[in-house]
Amino acid sequence: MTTAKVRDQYHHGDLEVALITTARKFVKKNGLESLSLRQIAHEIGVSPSAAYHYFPDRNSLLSALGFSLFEELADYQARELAKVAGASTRAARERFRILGRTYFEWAIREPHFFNLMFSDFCLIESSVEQAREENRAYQTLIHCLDDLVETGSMDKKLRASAELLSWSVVHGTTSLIVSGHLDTEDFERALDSLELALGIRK
Amino acid sequence: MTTAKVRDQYHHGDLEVALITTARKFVKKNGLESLSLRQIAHEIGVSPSAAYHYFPDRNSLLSALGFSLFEELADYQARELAKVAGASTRAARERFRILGRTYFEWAIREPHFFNLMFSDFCLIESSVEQAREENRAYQTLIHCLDDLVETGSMDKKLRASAELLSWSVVHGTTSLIVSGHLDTEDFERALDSLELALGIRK
DNA sequence: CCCTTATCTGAACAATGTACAGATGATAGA
DNA sequence: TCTATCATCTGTACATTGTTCAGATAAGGG
Repeated sequence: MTTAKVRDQYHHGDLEVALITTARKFVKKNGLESLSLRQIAHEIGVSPSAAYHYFPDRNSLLSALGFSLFEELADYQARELAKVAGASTRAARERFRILGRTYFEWAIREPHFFNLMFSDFCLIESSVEQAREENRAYQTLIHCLDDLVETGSMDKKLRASAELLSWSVVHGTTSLIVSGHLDTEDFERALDSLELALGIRK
Repeated sequence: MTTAKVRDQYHHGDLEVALITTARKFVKKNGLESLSLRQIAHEIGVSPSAAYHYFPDRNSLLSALGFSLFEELADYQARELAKVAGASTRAARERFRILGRTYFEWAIREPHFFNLMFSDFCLIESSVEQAREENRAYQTLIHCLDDLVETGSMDKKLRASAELLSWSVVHGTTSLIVSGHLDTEDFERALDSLELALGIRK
């Protein structure tokens, strides 16, 4: 409906993003299993073959969608983090928790998105280091932990692999909760005990 | 070939397990996306509709396979754990690490299995508590941590949610490594830092 | 030996992903 | 402004898929 002006034309105008946007809508509702290229094309008002001008196959569309969801998540996290500025201990702690909570809440709100993002379709092909550098949340986490060490509110001995530990706990609990192996409230419990173990909280 | 004697008969004999076994073979090789009921039936030497006498649909077969893989993993872990007996600190530490390592190695060796186990097809429908009680590895983890507290080699303060933290770290790193977000060697690093944070290692 | 019941077949249907030849129209050069 | 080129999209076609259902087959109890 939003593209009604262009819909009737022979050339859609921005079919590539329309494909991803529509795919997003379908995955959001029914997950990836039921996603159909033909349904997407029909919804947009375009022939099924049109998609093949932008994506070699169905999997590529799902990949593109998946990677765009990583961007979406990072944007959401950045927006929430922007609410807490400063490098004080209190701010750093707050940012640390927000980083985890936004990750978790995003996954709970859209479990189908989360599943796609960590499915076969979104395997990281680049080097892990490169992926980490492009990962805005990871960079924020590093700064966050550095702040906590500098303000003396975290054990220096644990700093070396604190980001690895934190990321794993947040992703691990989230994944286990989404798949039904843990309860929703276990996430805050895990965050608490992570902070305790890292010496961030007494 | 192994069932050649029965293959030619009208009645297969044990079609239900044959379906799961063959599905296992296909998923192992190509993942869940490409799994086809018809291919499975053809491989077994049976008509495509025959499967519907045992599973209402394709998803149910995948579910059954997925849950059987949890059993397989638990068996593997039990076998490895059996090699280290006793409740000494040293033994408890060893068991703690084996628990994590077997989980990780299983996933690395068969990433397609791991993906299926934590996909939409294997959502836990029962209560989380019940699932935890039936989870042999989880029970072992609890005993393991209890031993570590009793022998005085772990901070009591951290005991309360140590199993939640441990499970999350192990599952989290595994999941992130399988999906390419972390390097393989990050797993041991994470285990080290987990033991450090829990006070198991100095 | 028959009859019930579980098990499997065969044909059919709609939907899917994908390939390819051709239609369409935007755009740059004359 | 006309025209030729090129990206973009259509239409048709094909193999494959999941699923349904009426009927064939055989196993086992009376």
